[in-house]
Amino acid sequence: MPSSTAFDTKTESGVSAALLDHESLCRHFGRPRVIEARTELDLDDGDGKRAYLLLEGWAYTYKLLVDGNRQIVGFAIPGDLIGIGALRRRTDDLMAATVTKAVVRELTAASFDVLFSSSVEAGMALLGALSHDEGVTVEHLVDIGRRTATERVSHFMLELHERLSRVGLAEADGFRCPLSQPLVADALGLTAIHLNRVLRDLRTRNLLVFRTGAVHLPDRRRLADLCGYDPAYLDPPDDTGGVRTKRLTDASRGREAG
Amino acid sequence: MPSSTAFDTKTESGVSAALLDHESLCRHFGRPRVIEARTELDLDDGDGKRAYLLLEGWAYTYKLLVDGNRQIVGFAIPGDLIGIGALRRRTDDLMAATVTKAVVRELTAASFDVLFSSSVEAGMALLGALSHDEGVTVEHLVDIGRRTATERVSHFMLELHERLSRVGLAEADGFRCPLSQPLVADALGLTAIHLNRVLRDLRTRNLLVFRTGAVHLPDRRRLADLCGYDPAYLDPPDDTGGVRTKRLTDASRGREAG
DNA sequence: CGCCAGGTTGAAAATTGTCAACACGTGTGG
DNA sequence: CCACACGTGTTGACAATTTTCAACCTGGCG
Repeated sequence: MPSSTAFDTKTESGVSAALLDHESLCRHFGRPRVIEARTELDLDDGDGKRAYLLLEGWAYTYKLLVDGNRQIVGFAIPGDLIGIGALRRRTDDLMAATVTKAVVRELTAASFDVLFSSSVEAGMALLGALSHDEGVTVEHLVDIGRRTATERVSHFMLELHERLSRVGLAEADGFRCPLSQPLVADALGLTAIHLNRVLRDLRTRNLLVFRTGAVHLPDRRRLADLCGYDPAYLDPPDDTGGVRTKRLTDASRGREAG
Repeated sequence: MPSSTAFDTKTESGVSAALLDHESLCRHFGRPRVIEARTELDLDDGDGKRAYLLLEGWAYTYKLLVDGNRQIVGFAIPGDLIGIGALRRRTDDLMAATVTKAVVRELTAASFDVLFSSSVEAGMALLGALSHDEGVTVEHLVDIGRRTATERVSHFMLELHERLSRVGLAEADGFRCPLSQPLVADALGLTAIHLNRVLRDLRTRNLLVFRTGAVHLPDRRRLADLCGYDPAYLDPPDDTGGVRTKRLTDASRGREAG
């Protein structure tokens, strides 16, 4: 088994924790710890909040509703920080759990403060991670709020592909994916049943093949068209100089187009 | 008209920018500027990103979809920072606009960096604002993802009430609200028409009366029951000694309870 | 006055959820 | 070894929610 390939790659491409140097990692984070699949990650053990750096495996953050349903807020892949946002919110019922067996390093609230204060760079790195997180969450919000089920699923998978690519965990035409249909459904605000139908449809049209363990994307281009996918919201690892759109000086959209 | 009452109150209760001292505000933020109702706030003028501190009035952030629809990401009320999250994301098509006439102070990306680096406290304040923002966005996500239209509307209004209360802009049984139905609909992922019907229903049941200019909440308690509202995700202004809720020590709901 | 955005309502259509059932693979205990 | 439970994936039929289309009313404003 490769022990930390994924994370090393991540360190180079630099999205979340990548901006933290090795020393910071060793000094402020707990030692790597193996967590079984399908187990809770404690973000708040009554004593204090904590976050996790995910080195290997998949995890997710979620919220429970009174009726027993849950909404998955986001999936974490190697290199992601889990729960940094909630770290500084006193009361927050955010929860997290692993999907697969995983390797994590813990970051307590106290350590976070120390790390944050230790240098401007460290502070910026943490801020950057939080900012990145928010960007993903916002796009997720748009996904759920204003897209049809088919668009949602497509968009979601393209986004996942993009993120995985950045850490070297995807091929050009797909990626290994341990998510079950119920998990994806809870993330996208759909029933597992309805998701299943949407997946069948996409499979039939040969746009996206989701089978247990892997996702195959025969034609990303066509899929992106279908759902209006635009990867811009994900930070490019470095800089590319921005192409700007900027129409619509007016408040609302649509009307008075001509 | 009171000129800065709202913001002063906010400064005391302290949610977003409140953690910044007066001097930081003067040194790093632009001078107060009046913006007309229904006008764009430029988060990115090709030259660089910028954020805004909202002193008076209402505004919102949103994203445009290819089909011309939009998803409102969140509403900003006096004291809120607009666009801090996007400040550090190179390509991000987040946009913002005012609802009412508003007073803002600009914060350029450069000033942000300077301010952030100026002291640990300032850095923490900005991080806190971002963290708070993310919390609100996450709750918004849950709202849209796993609640019925009626629940969404109720939950949204209770949340708004809570936020406004913290800055002294709400009464116990309601608040002044300049939002139009189309705006609320775009925030909640509903059609304006369907929202209208939901509002009628809530009005009939005397749970929530939304009329242009104001929202009346005759029975917050009953409304909260209806939608499973729990204000915990909003940071208590200062510290109240946490009445932490913390049930659910267990993993996911149901399985392996023992 | 006429325009326009917002609010309101009805009726029909589309999307999505619920209920019920069955197939499959895995792991456990008899 | 087999029976059985369990989570996942799958499908059909039906019900509920939400959208679409099409009006009409209202008040502000040039």
